[in-house]
Amino acid sequence: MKEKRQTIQKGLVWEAVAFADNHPNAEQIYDAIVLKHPSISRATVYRNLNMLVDEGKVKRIRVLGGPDHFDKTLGNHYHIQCTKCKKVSDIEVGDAIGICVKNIDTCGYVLESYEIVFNGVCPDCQKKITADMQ
Amino acid sequence: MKEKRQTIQKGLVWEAVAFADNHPNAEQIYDAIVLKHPSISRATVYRNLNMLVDEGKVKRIRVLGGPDHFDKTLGNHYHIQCTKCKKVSDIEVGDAIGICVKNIDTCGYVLESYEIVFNGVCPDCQKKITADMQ
DNA sequence: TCCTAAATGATAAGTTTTATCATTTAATAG
DNA sequence: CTATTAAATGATAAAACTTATCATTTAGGA
Repeated sequence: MKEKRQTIQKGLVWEAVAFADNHPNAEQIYDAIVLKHPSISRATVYRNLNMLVDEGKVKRIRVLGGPDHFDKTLGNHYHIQCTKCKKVSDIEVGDAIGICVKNIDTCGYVLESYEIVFNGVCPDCQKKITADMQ
Repeated sequence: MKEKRQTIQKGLVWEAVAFADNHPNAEQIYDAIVLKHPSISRATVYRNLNMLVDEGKVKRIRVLGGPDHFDKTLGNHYHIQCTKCKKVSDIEVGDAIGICVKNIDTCGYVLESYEIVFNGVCPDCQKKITADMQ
């Protein structure tokens, strides 16, 4: 019962996340797969990403005001998004924030989770800005 | 030059945020205004909210996977959203997190901002859950 | 009161994602 | 090695939120 079938599409979606050097969004994953498997549907990409997230095989990165990105690295870590090119990168935070969060007053709420979304300008875009100025 | 006109619609949008006891989203603001001013357009509500945010008269609260909410309280503070009813409330965090953030390794990015989105279950929804269980 | 550009209202369209449904297909049973 | 059947797919519509477009209205100064 409750059979989960292994399809080639699901394999392709997982590979696209696992072998990406960045943290792609659904559209970028679709673009990568459609080159080798032109019949794949966007709906299938979204469906399989949701399945893989539910199964814990892929991590969803939510950002503010843009599409979700997906990450092969499963452990708890943080991300920063470039405000220029929208690229998402890993960021080193340590466990200081987790400790801070333990001490907040939740005003009667039962705290379930929190997400921190950092924004900044990536090295590539800094270079572009410097080049454009001269 | 560059005249900014005071319209009744802009006044109504500001009032709807300023006199709300919660942190309403654009749709809730529209719903509140349309009762007294039925001809107002949703586009006008969105436009004026953007203007008021740009002018610093209203604060935008971004949440993950849902519409923006708006806040009359301008100072830097944090919010928690109920995962059941989607209500947004203020939360007391202190300045501990700000201090933590100063020490992170941004991996080459120039850090511009960060937002922390807390999620939990509000007191009202906790009561409902307890009531449903018995 | 007149002028004019800013603001409005109606609506189309953009963006991201999910829902629907007929068709295909993976995996199991025979 | 088929036949079966429900899960998965592909195509597409639609939902949710927000912005863009544009003809019309209007605020506020001349």
